[in-house]
Amino acid sequence: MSIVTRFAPSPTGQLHIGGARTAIFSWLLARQAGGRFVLRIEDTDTVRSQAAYTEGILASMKWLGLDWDDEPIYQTQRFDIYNKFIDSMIENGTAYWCSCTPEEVEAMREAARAGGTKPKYDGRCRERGLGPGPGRVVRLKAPLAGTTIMDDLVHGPVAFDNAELDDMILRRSDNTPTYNLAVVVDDATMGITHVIRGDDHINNTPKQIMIYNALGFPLPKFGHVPMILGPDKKKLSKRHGATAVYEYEAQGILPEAMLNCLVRLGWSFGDQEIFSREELLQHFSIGSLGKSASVFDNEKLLWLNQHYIKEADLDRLAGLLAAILGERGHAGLDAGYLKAFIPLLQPRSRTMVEMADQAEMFVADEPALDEAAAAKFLTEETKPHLAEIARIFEAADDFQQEPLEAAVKAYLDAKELKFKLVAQPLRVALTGRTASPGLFEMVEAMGKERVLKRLKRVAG
RNA sequence: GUCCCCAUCGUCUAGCCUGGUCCAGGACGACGGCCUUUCACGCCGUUAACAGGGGUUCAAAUCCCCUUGGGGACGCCA
Repeated sequence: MSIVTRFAPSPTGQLHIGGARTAIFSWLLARQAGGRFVLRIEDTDTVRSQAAYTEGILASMKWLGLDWDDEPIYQTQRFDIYNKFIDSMIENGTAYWCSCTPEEVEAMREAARAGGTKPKYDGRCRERGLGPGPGRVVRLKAPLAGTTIMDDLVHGPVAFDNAELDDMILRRSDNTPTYNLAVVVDDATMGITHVIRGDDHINNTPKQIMIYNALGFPLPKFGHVPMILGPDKKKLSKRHGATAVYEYEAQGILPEAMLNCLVRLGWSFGDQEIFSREELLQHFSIGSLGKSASVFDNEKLLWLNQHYIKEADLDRLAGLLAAILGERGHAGLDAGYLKAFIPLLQPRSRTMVEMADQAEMFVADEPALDEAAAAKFLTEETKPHLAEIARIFEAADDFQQEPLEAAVKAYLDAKELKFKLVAQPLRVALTGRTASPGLFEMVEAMGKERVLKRLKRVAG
């Protein structure tokens, strides 16, 4: 049997990294087996759902390279399907109408809590044989005794005492289906073979298994993956910083770094840290998923990102960088120039935004001069040398790193001066800063005209 | 409160299923050093963990139990 997995986001917010990781695992499981990976938008919460979020989630999926089969399914378009199945449950006696009001049910729960047991509906309408009516809901006639066992792909068998569960609502008084019912009907009718989701859904599973049984559907395999926590070990939330995938994209994180980072949270393959998409497809195994929650480490993401930046294709980086620089007012940059200095920035950038920060010194007409640096290095003692170096550069017809460096060294040797004397002054003159890539590689990348202009600006 | 899940360096983890090869390995970080014209890259090294207690066993990070801690779920949200 071919594998079919799904990712079922609720469009009440952007795709966050926890959801993204679940999606990655599902995608990997299906793709490595040549199976299908489908999307279902759980938009039944009409108050909080927004079409813009759906678009954002799909965009983040594409960014991460998680492609899906078929068109996404929207739950709001399937209400009649859900109702048809609920009706069949009423007919076969696995569900019943209930006239209890929310207030009455709440009172039952309160009483249970006071009695020290699990809050639940007491099933008083189970055998009343009620029919439809205003304000009435349909409930599952759940087994009263026994245990429901879920054989989880990552946790192994987990048993639940049926007495712990109550007769959950399947259809609300406004005729809409509840989450657990919709999920079961969807997963079953969509032919999902492996349900991969966060382990905050473990307690939903026995309820859903009861619905599968009541409907006569075969059970899929369940795999509950551990959650991602913030540095304080609490459920990841906005106060921990960026949680949405698109925010990382905006920070200049490369998708392959994000993917690599996320997949290693809860999963590992020996001591390997770096995984290409192909290696992931080759080595991923749901059986080697861990069971414990993990803390998202931004430092490791940055390390991974720098690794991928160092390996990335120049044309791609040039495109990415030009976009960021464009937003900062540097439009129409020459691609050739970008590609000349990007290699110097690659080992110095953990994100594309960091690269852009440093690229400013290459693309600005007149890079901002760090005042303290200028005062310290652009002195009466050093300026004459800078002027002389400018003359040497001007005379050079081979504007390459090596001959230029040799020429400057020859000049210094002749005067019995140390290179250190002019190194920082030259750097400040060229970039306005005290930290930068190597001097002569920058000189070559900037080109004669730009270099001379900058030297003359400070040395007259 | 009730139920469920989880538990190895600060963090991600290997090892656990199939006890001995583990005075516990790798990676990120931190710290130190090398390289060096600055900053990085790179290279080398150091730091640091089997939550606690009981068992079982010749032998336990590995198996069992309890405790503790953390997380999650208990909704006419998803």
